[in-house]
Amino acid sequence: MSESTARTMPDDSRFDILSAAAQCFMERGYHASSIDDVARSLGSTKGRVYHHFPSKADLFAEVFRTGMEMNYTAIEPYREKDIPAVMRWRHLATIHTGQMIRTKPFQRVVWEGVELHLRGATTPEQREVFARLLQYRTEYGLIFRKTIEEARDAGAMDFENLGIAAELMFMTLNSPIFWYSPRPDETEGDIDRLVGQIVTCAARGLGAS
Amino acid sequence: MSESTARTMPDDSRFDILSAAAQCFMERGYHASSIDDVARSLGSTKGRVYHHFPSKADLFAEVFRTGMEMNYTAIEPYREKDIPAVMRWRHLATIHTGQMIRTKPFQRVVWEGVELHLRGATTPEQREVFARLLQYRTEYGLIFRKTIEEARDAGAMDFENLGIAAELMFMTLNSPIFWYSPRPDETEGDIDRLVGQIVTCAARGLGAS
DNA sequence: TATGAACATACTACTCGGTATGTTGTCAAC
DNA sequence: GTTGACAACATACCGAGTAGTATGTTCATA
Repeated sequence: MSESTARTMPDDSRFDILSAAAQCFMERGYHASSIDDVARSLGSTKGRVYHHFPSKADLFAEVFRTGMEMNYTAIEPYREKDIPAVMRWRHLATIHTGQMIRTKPFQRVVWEGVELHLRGATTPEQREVFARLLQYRTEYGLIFRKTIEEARDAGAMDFENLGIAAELMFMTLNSPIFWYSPRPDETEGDIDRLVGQIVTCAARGLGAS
Repeated sequence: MSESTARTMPDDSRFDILSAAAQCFMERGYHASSIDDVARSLGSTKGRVYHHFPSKADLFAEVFRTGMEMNYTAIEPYREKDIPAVMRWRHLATIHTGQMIRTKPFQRVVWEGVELHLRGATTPEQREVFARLLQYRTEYGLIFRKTIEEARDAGAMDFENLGIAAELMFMTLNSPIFWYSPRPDETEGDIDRLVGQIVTCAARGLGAS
């Protein structure tokens, strides 16, 4: 596969659309983003987008799924690691927060997807697609939830209500999707330190010793 | 002012519109909410809304301002209280979190207002209005920010970066606007306990002793 | 009775999701 | 090397929804 042909591969074109859509949805939100906006940011027209995705909702859903898949892939090596739950949580949380920063446009779409679903997305047919994606995300959340539960049972964490604790924890870890923006001279080390502060804050909130 | 006339007072009618708008904006978001939606939820028509508010953006801005004013009024008694900063913070945080729960629709609009501004609201004229509201909110945030700074200087809190710490703190305290929903048999005591958990989590995150 | 506030009704202009159709380049078969 | 077929778009268009306006209507009050 040569360089030149790779540029015109359909899968690459598809991913370019997904990235542009993620950027648009992040910047303007779902409803305020038009397909024309996405196409324009690609230097293309609607025809290209609708050639690869049947509808705006499907495009959004695919960005959502892609974001979630990135997260699953990233935490995979640490999911079942045989170490104390607190330490496992710290690994998972660190990876997760890094994802929020490094793939922010996609993660922002995941967030908005949850919001849209909790309201009432669109057609009943679309709702089914969304429900499956939300399940996908719920399962992801359960990984973290079970880990902090295990840590509490082991006496390494201390909180009152598991559901609330998990909610607050995710809120903290996810927060960079709202306020983080990359700086020109920023290094990977800077990001790692930022992640460290966030994870430490969340750990304290969970009563980690 | 009798009961019957009070119902038809313009100020009351205006506030009814604001409340309905807050509810709609919370449920569907700004762009997905139409003026007709707001009017329909009032059992009225567009004419009523446009008689009191010049545009959709102005209506949204007024909901924003009302929400912020509620917060300022609520924390006022504790702003300058002559007690240790940590304790003052705990009071402020408790009031603030209570506001998030009890006036959720308005607070959700405040949140979306910040988001819309960070993107690029509408006309340059509207942007000026928004900028002033955002300043209003920034000043509110500074009250908390200065308090935790004072607490850290007094050795009662411990965190690395002030800006990040404030960001994470607000994220935790504000979070109920996303996941809280009232239960039928819920008492004021239940809400107070919920607030307590949230504030405790935030306090720990800030390294409060 | 007349005047204006507080709406309701009817209408316009415009955006945007979606579709139908046209165009271009590539590649395989003959 | 010509042709047919198909992928990957671009272009043109339609219909629905919606912000905003212009005008009509009611009703209290001066």
